Amino acid sequence: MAARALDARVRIYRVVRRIPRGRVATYGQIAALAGIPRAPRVVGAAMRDCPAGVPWHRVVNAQGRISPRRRMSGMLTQRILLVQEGVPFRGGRVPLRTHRWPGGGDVSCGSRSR
DNA sequence: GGGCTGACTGACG
DNA sequence: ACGTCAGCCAGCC
Repeated sequence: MAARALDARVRIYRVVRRIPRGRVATYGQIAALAGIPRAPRVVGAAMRDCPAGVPWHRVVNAQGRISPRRRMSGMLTQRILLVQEGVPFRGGRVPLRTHRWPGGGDVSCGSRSR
Protein backbone atom coordinates (compact mmCIF):
# COMPACT_ATOMS: atom_id res chain seq x y z
CA MET A 1 0.00 0.00 0.00
CA ALA A 2 1.36 2.73 0.41
CA ALA A 3 2.90 4.54 -2.27
CA ARG A 4 0.59 7.42 -1.72
CA ALA A 5 2.39 8.12 1.46
CA LEU A 6 4.76 10.35 -0.42
CA ASP A 7 5.81 13.23 1.73
CA ALA A 8 4.43 16.60 0.92
CA ARG A 9 7.91 17.56 -0.13
CA VAL A 10 8.02 14.98 -2.88
CA ARG A 11 4.72 16.24 -4.20
CA ILE A 12 6.06 19.75 -4.20
CA TYR A 13 9.11 18.73 -6.17
CA ARG A 14 6.87 17.08 -8.67
CA VAL A 15 4.80 20.20 -9.17
CA VAL A 16 7.82 22.46 -9.45
CA ARG A 17 9.27 20.14 -12.04
CA ARG A 18 6.13 20.69 -14.09
CA ILE A 19 6.79 24.39 -14.40
CA PRO A 20 7.69 25.06 -18.04
CA ARG A 21 10.82 26.93 -18.92
CA GLY A 22 10.45 30.67 -19.18
CA ARG A 23 7.64 30.66 -16.64
CA VAL A 24 7.48 31.11 -12.88
CA ALA A 25 5.12 30.08 -10.10
CA THR A 26 4.48 31.34 -6.59
CA TYR A 27 4.95 29.35 -3.40
CA GLY A 28 1.25 29.51 -2.73
CA GLN A 29 0.47 28.22 -6.16
CA ILE A 30 2.87 25.33 -5.84
CA ALA A 31 1.49 24.53 -2.44
CA ALA A 32 -2.05 24.48 -3.76
CA LEU A 33 -1.11 22.19 -6.62
CA ALA A 34 0.81 20.00 -4.21
CA GLY A 35 -2.25 19.62 -2.04
CA ILE A 36 -1.35 22.00 0.75
CA PRO A 37 -2.75 25.41 -0.19
CA ARG A 38 -2.30 26.66 3.34
CA ALA A 39 1.34 25.79 3.59
CA PRO A 40 3.35 27.93 1.22
CA ARG A 41 6.12 27.88 3.78
CA VAL A 42 6.47 24.17 3.40
CA VAL A 43 7.24 24.75 -0.25
CA GLY A 44 10.04 27.07 0.71
CA ALA A 45 11.38 24.54 3.17
CA ALA A 46 11.37 21.94 0.43
CA MET A 47 13.12 24.26 -2.01
CA ARG A 48 15.72 24.82 0.61
CA ASP A 49 16.86 21.29 0.09
CA CYS A 50 15.60 20.49 -3.37
CA PRO A 51 17.31 17.72 -5.35
CA ALA A 52 18.68 18.04 -8.86
CA GLY A 53 16.17 18.27 -11.67
CA VAL A 54 13.98 20.60 -9.70
CA PRO A 55 13.87 24.09 -11.20
CA TRP A 56 13.67 25.73 -7.80
CA HIS A 57 14.66 29.01 -9.43
CA ARG A 58 11.25 29.13 -11.11
CA VAL A 59 9.56 29.54 -7.77
CA VAL A 60 9.08 33.06 -6.48
CA ASN A 61 6.84 34.67 -3.89
CA ALA A 62 3.42 36.19 -4.47
CA GLN A 63 5.05 39.53 -5.09
CA GLY A 64 6.96 38.13 -8.03
CA ARG A 65 10.16 38.74 -6.09
CA ILE A 66 12.80 36.40 -4.83
CA SER A 67 12.22 35.66 -1.19
CA PRO A 68 14.90 36.81 1.19
CA ARG A 69 16.85 33.77 2.27
CA ARG A 70 19.65 33.26 4.68
CA ARG A 71 22.21 33.23 1.89
CA MET A 72 21.91 36.17 -0.44
CA SER A 73 24.02 34.54 -3.12
CA GLY A 74 21.13 32.27 -3.92
CA MET A 75 18.93 35.21 -4.71
CA LEU A 76 21.31 36.42 -7.35
CA THR A 77 21.63 32.95 -8.80
CA GLN A 78 17.89 32.62 -9.10
CA ARG A 79 17.60 35.91 -10.88
CA ILE A 80 20.30 34.97 -13.35
CA LEU A 81 18.76 31.60 -14.11
CA LEU A 82 15.36 33.14 -14.71
CA VAL A 83 16.71 35.79 -17.04
CA GLN A 84 18.61 33.10 -18.84
CA GLU A 85 15.37 31.25 -19.48
CA GLY A 86 13.74 34.34 -20.83
CA VAL A 87 12.03 35.66 -17.74
CA PRO A 88 12.34 39.44 -17.69
CA PHE A 89 12.91 41.25 -14.44
CA ARG A 90 11.15 44.55 -14.03
CA GLY A 91 12.15 46.69 -11.15
CA GLY A 92 13.79 43.70 -9.52
CA ARG A 93 10.67 41.62 -9.79
CA VAL A 94 9.03 39.29 -12.30
CA PRO A 95 5.79 40.38 -13.96
CA LEU A 96 3.66 37.50 -12.73
CA ARG A 97 0.83 39.05 -14.62
CA THR A 98 2.39 37.82 -17.85
CA HIS A 99 4.92 35.20 -16.86
CA ARG A 100 3.10 33.29 -14.13
CA TRP A 101 2.70 29.63 -14.89
CA PRO A 102 -1.01 28.97 -15.42
CA GLY A 103 -0.65 25.86 -13.35
CA GLY A 104 -2.41 22.61 -14.03
CA GLY A 105 -1.58 23.12 -17.63
CA ASP A 106 -5.17 22.65 -18.67
CA VAL A 107 -7.43 25.51 -18.77
CA SER A 108 -10.81 24.01 -19.05
CA CYS A 109 -12.11 26.00 -16.21
CA GLY A 110 -9.12 28.00 -15.98
CA SER A 111 -8.83 31.49 -15.31
CA ARG A 112 -8.42 31.04 -11.70
CA SER A 113 -6.89 34.28 -11.21
CA ARG A 114 -6.47 34.78 -7.66
C1' DG B 1 5.28 13.16 22.34
C1' DG B 2 5.82 18.38 22.56
C1' DG B 3 7.53 22.68 20.81
C1' DC B 4 10.04 25.87 17.61
C1' DT B 5 11.27 27.43 13.06
C1' DG B 6 10.59 28.82 8.43
C1' DA B 7 12.90 30.48 0.49
C1' DC B 8 4.89 32.49 2.67
C1' DT B 9 0.45 35.10 2.35
C1' DG B 10 -3.10 38.25 3.35
C1' DA B 11 -4.98 41.83 6.10
C1' DC B 12 -4.50 46.26 8.70
C1' DG B 13 -2.80 50.97 9.90
C1' DA C 1 3.25 52.22 -1.54
C1' DC C 2 5.45 50.36 2.97
C1' DG C 3 5.87 48.17 7.57
C1' DT C 4 3.77 45.19 10.99
C1' DC C 5 0.81 41.21 12.96
C1' DA C 6 -1.35 36.86 12.88
C1' DG C 7 -2.49 32.38 10.69
C1' DC C 8 -1.22 27.66 8.85
C1' DC C 9 1.42 23.33 7.76
C1' DA C 10 5.16 20.20 7.58
C1' DG C 11 9.70 19.04 9.10
C1' DC C 12 13.28 18.70 12.60
C1' DC C 13 15.38 18.70 17.57
